[in-house]
Amino acid sequence: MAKKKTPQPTDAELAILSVLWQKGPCTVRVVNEVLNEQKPTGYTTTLKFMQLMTEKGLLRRDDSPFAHIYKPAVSEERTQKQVVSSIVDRAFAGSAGKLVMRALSAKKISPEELKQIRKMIKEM
Amino acid sequence: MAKKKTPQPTDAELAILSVLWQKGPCTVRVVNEVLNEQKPTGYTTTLKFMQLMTEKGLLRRDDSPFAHIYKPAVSEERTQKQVVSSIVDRAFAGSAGKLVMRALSAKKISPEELKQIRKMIKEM
DNA sequence: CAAATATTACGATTATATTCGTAGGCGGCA
DNA sequence: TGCCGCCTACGAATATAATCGTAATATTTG
Repeated sequence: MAKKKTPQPTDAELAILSVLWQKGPCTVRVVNEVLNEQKPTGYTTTLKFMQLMTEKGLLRRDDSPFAHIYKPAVSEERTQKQVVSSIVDRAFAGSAGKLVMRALSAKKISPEELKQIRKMIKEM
Repeated sequence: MAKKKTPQPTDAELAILSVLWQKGPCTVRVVNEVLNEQKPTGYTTTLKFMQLMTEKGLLRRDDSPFAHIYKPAVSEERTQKQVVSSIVDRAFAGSAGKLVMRALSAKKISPEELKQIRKMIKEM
């Protein structure tokens, strides 16, 4: 019996996971409201995604009295690593170092984070 | 007259661009052969993509005697920055620092690259 | 030149991702 | 109790990405 591994989330799915990682377990309504801050999305659209994601094993559902509560079934860390890996392979010829350097030059990074990063490197 | 900006390449398109960035201008045949090292892909599939990409402005085509020669119309740097940006927004809540740290812990990075990275940070 | 081979153009198909409408269920409340 | 608002289930429409077959065109070679 093979352990079915959870698939790589799509963009829309990642958006939903982000909300749940950020805010903890939520109802569809809440997730939808957050998504709407970025991009108008119909309530049933969000609902549908969350149902599919539950089937795929990306979310867990708590069947509570009034409205279902959903929470991530995959960790932020694991998922982000997956995402990074796939991007490194697809766009950076397998070199994570190249990606890091691109990221450093593409976006502003706070001094605090820079400090953390430097520390991480020192420890390697 | 608006300058149409080139769209974000899809995964398959990125694979093709990577080959061209790596090897310089190539024929469809050559690109297809390289792609096949990773994943079986029909010749006409690759051809079709490269035609579409030319229309979209991602590739430039040199109409040479025997077989057309294609080359990237977008730079590796610009495209990688685009990719990084979009991933940071979609999966890292806008924080490039988080992405960098994930990348550092997700994949092995050569000592040389680490050195370069450290240097980059020092200069910021 | 003519047959064999390679290359291109194009349309169609399949797969996957995204979006939404509508129907039905359930609790609260006038 | 019966209507109202909120929720879920489900099917279907639309959009986008990826794949390939076939026919037309060009090139090489015997």
